[in-house]
Amino acid sequence: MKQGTIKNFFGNSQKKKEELGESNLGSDKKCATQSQKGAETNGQNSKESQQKPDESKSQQEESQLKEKPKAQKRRQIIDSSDDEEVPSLATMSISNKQIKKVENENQKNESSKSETKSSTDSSNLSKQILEKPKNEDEKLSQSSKKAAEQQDTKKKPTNNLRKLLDKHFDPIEDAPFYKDQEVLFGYLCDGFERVNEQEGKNSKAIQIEIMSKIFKSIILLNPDQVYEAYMFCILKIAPDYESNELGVGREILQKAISNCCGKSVTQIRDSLNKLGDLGKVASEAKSTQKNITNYFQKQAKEKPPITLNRTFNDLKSIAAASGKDSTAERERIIIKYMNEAKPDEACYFIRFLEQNLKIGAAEKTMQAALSKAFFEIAHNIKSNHVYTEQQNQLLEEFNFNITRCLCEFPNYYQVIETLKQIGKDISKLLDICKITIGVPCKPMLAKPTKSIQVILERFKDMTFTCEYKYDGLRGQIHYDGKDVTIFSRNLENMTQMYPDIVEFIKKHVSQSKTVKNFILDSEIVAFDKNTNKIRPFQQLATRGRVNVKLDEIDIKVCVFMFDLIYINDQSLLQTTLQERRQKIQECFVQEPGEFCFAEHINTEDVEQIQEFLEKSVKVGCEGLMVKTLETNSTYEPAKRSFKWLKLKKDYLDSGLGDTLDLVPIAAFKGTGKRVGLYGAYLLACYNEDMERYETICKIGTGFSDEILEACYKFFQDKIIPQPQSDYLTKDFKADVWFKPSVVWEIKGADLQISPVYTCAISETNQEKGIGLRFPRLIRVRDDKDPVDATSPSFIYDIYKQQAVVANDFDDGDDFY
DNA sequence: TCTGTCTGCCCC
DNA sequence: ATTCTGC
DNA sequence: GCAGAATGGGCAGACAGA
Repeated sequence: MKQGTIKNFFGNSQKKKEELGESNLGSDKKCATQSQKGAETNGQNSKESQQKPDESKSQQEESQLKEKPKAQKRRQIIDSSDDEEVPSLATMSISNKQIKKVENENQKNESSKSETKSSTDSSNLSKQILEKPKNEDEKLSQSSKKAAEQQDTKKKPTNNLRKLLDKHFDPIEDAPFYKDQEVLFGYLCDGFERVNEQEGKNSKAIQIEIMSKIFKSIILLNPDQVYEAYMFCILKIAPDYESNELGVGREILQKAISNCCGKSVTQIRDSLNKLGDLGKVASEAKSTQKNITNYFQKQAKEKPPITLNRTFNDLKSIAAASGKDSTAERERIIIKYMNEAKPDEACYFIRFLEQNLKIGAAEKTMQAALSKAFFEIAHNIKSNHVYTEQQNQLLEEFNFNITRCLCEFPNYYQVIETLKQIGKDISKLLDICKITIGVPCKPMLAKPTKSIQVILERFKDMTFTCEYKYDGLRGQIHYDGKDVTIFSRNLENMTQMYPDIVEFIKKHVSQSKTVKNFILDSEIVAFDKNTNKIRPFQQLATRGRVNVKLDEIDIKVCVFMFDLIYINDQSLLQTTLQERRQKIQECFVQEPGEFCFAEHINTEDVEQIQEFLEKSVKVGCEGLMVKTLETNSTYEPAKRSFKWLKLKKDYLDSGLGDTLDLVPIAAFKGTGKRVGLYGAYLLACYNEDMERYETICKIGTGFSDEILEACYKFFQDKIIPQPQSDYLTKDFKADVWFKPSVVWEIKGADLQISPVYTCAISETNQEKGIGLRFPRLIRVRDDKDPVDATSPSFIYDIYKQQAVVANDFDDGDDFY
């Protein structure tokens, strides 16, 4: 059976109705009556669909006239392509819904929200439709048809869960909904469940295949909702730069779940410790609860299945809640949703709120699946098709382009809309979805490197450069000739945090005749202009985040520019670092203490690098960034996301390093794959003079699976009911406390003043102790007793020796 | 108005 | 942020 | 080597409740 163009689709849909009815009757006798009903209603719909082409063509023309903005956008796209040759999804989809999509997001939300509301309040509409006698087929009026479109999601029998794994899966036939009907959220959940089952070789490919099938169904049946579906899969409700926080964390979720299933929060916690994940807790609560409450509910009325639209809108409402009682409002939405959801649906709703799908597939996999879906539709390839060499290559190109666009221009909505338009011609995607001032580009990241030798090997036969790695906040600074926007590493708009930088740029660049606009990549660092020294990261972090006033800034910053990715309407993404660096130096003038080029040297000499590394640490940096200059040095976040290397002092295996010997005195139960074990431990140093243990950090990384389990077992007979009287803590809550029993060797990057830990508290200022930044386990030490652990005074000495702290002491300005 | 708790595709 | 693991 | 999933410290901001 063919698919992939609209003609084929409608051709299919004619055949489909009979086949579907038959197969369902045959396959599942239990549901015979239901299936029959389903099949019949099906028939209605298919007939409708058949009629649609004529009708909706005119509708389409009409609304295209109405909808100027979108029409324009589309024209841009289509203008540059030859409409005839490339069958685009736009021409494929005859649905008037697609045009409806033009409404802006807010409007759309409002309307669909109210739709969902009315539908959940009473299932009258769907009942009506379900109970409609079949002889009314032909009489279906315009209005009830509309209603069917909006609400009727029930008709298609949904007991085809395994179809997603079926070799002969058909994205149209095997989706649990019909053309133009609401996408059922359960369909996505089924997909997640199947994805989660995959392991072993080829599992990634199968995961991608499964999700691509779902995306194909949605693209073909209800293209409006591809965006929502994809966004759900990557756990977002809006692009990153439109900061849309959910405001729901573990505590609220636990409360909501307990409220929903009539258990105490303590019971929920127990359940969480047993199951390892709140999603599972919710789904288990649902399925056990079913026996009692749901039974009667079912008798009373068949609940309409939950749609993707409703799910997504609920999530948006949760994020939108603010002000007084917003927490209660969020809770209310969650509880209501959970009450109506099936176990799987509740599970994934909760997991979305936890921002973790836990199915072994995350954004990269989802994106590959989306690419595959669009590719197969554009190229008319069936699911599970074994690709030819050439098809493989084409898919790779497809995927590469999509990845690249999503990195340069992470406006998911527009990328998906554009994909619908361009069909096969993937090269057109980058014409539209390209780096744009005002839209953050995903930043290049660096990979930790253990030694200079490793760097030399990695970059042999290439020229490379070393830069200081400043300890500050990443800042991607956009200037469009008028406004300045600053984005964080995670593409969050942080402009409000830096009015001083905004002012500086406006002031200096407006005078420049050579710079019209730009995007530059930098590290923003707390800086003391008087002493010309870098200040600790911790001080930078005390800056306000929103609505910072110029005259209230007490922590001054310096911008250290290290890359330029766009200048004067021209993208530099494809140029070499050498060229980009040259451009920076041409275009920008340094202003000491405010706006500087990142310190760098170009050398391949080990000793010089070593020296440079030490110098960087001495002035308060974290270490070095090492980057190729010519070969393979373009700014391409898409190709390899960790093309740069970072070299920090604490990475180095050589030398004694600054490791600490610490004693685990408490632990926290693990979640996810660490369920049943301890996920993290509380560590303390030993104060010989005072004969007490002083806390310094928790630790949860550096354990191999084996060691993690061994540690759990080791501590089973070391558990004590209360913290010992010689444990100095600040009202610290832990799941279990231990006798001091063992010493662990711990590495960290920095020591810093801590509001919660007590290490060296009597030597600091009696209120705040010292904490360890980036702690990780190196090894278990059998040769030391707990009382031999590192002492607080030793730790305090190291703390004082740290460059940035010393800088501050020099200044006589004891910040804390 | 003050204080404590929770949250963050937080920032690192 | 760091680290480990499966592929 | 990548992608995913465990986990760290500590800050401001938002909100709930006293």
